[in-house]
Amino acid sequence: MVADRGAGPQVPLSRERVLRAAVGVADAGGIESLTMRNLAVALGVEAMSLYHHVANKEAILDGVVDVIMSEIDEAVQRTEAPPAEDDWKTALRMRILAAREVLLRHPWAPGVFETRTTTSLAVVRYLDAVVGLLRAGGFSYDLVHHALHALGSRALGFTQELFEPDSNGGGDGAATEMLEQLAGEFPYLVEMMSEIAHDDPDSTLGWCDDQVEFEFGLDLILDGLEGLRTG
Amino acid sequence: MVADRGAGPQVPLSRERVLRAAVGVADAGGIESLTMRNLAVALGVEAMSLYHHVANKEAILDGVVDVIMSEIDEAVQRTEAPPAEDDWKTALRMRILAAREVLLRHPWAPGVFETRTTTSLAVVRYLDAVVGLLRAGGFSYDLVHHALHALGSRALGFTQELFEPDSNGGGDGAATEMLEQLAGEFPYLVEMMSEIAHDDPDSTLGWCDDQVEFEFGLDLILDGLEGLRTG
DNA sequence: ACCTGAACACCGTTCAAGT
DNA sequence: ACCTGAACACCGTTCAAGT
Repeated sequence: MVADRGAGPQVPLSRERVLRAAVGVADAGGIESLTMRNLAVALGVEAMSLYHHVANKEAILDGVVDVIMSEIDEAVQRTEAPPAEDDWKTALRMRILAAREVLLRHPWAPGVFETRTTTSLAVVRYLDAVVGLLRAGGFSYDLVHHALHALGSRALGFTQELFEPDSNGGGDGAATEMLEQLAGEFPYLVEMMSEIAHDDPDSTLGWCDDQVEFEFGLDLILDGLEGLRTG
Repeated sequence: MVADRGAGPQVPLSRERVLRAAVGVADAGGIESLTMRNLAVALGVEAMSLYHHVANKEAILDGVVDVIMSEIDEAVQRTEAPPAEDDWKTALRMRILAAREVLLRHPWAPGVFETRTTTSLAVVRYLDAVVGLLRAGGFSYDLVHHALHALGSRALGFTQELFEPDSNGGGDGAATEMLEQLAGEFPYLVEMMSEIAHDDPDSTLGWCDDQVEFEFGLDLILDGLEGLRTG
């Protein structure tokens, strides 16, 4: 993320370098820190120099998606999944979880994916591979199509949760007290949380393992699709 | 959306009026048109006057979520769903589809929901009702918890698609030609699209009915949950 | 050809001043 | 008390000028 500070025009600027630096800036300071001026200083250059290699900021965000997608492609490549002909479910599951691992390293990336209006060719390529995988698994094109919609962003390893990734693992007394106050207004949620915390004494309030929950939802969909495929 | 142009301080400003106007501005011009200055002119007032009724723009976005949620609550109220004790699936399904109808009237709203870091109390209230509904349907709290995560934003009626809502219903020759060019790089997707278009000659390329696909994914999850409930 | 500095048209927001 | 105008610190971006 520090990039070649002071390196100046030693290594000439390029679209490639700009995009990689953009990913680095977002990784280090979050997506709101990715401004043209910020990106320029990370590259040891003036903000206006960027415009010689990318059309504008939108183009940078488009390019950033491509960088992340190529990282996902590499991760998928390293995966030792069974051929889809033998076990489409495991093959797809491993692909999606590999993609998810990459996105967990770039937590700001899903938000950027969502803002892109024209879908990146790299994403289309990824989905084409998913379609091929499902076809090899014996799906009709009609069911493949439904499957893509049912998976939505889950095909790339992320979902939109309605609660933030509540890293309130502390389970301190203040939170518990607040919970009791809230019990009047949200009786079911509070009871649910207390019962789950009781079942799993290790996690007092940090009762949401995102990975476990992601896989639960994913398997629910994959199992449902398998039922429709064979049914 | 025009609001009381020129009404000036006739009707005094209030948090309520500010938030309702904000929804109107976003409905009319998209979320990027919702700026403090724009909102002010819609209210016939100076931009700085807004700060007497809301802390800042973040507070406006928080409030906008509450306005949308109350609209959803009203829509849910009008729904004639069966009691969850009799048929939890239909009850939840109708609730979610009612929420979705509201969000379809405010297409920018899901994007705002996603940016809120602290979850709105109105959303929590909504989810509490969902939990109560599932409990009445015979779910264990453990399964309810999994269900909330599996549904994610689908509980509120929206999903993140990887393709934009491709309103390219025209099916004009240019698109078809481009498709053939793309067939080399995306063989499976292109074959899928052409086969589906063939199955359903009415929709040449506008082969994605978002509502149908949303319900397909929703039912896949709801059916899966029903299996786990009774299994 | 690539990079730069100053400038422009926007943001959200602060502050002191009006009534 | 509520509203205002000018100003500030940021954006992305244009343009003419440097090398």
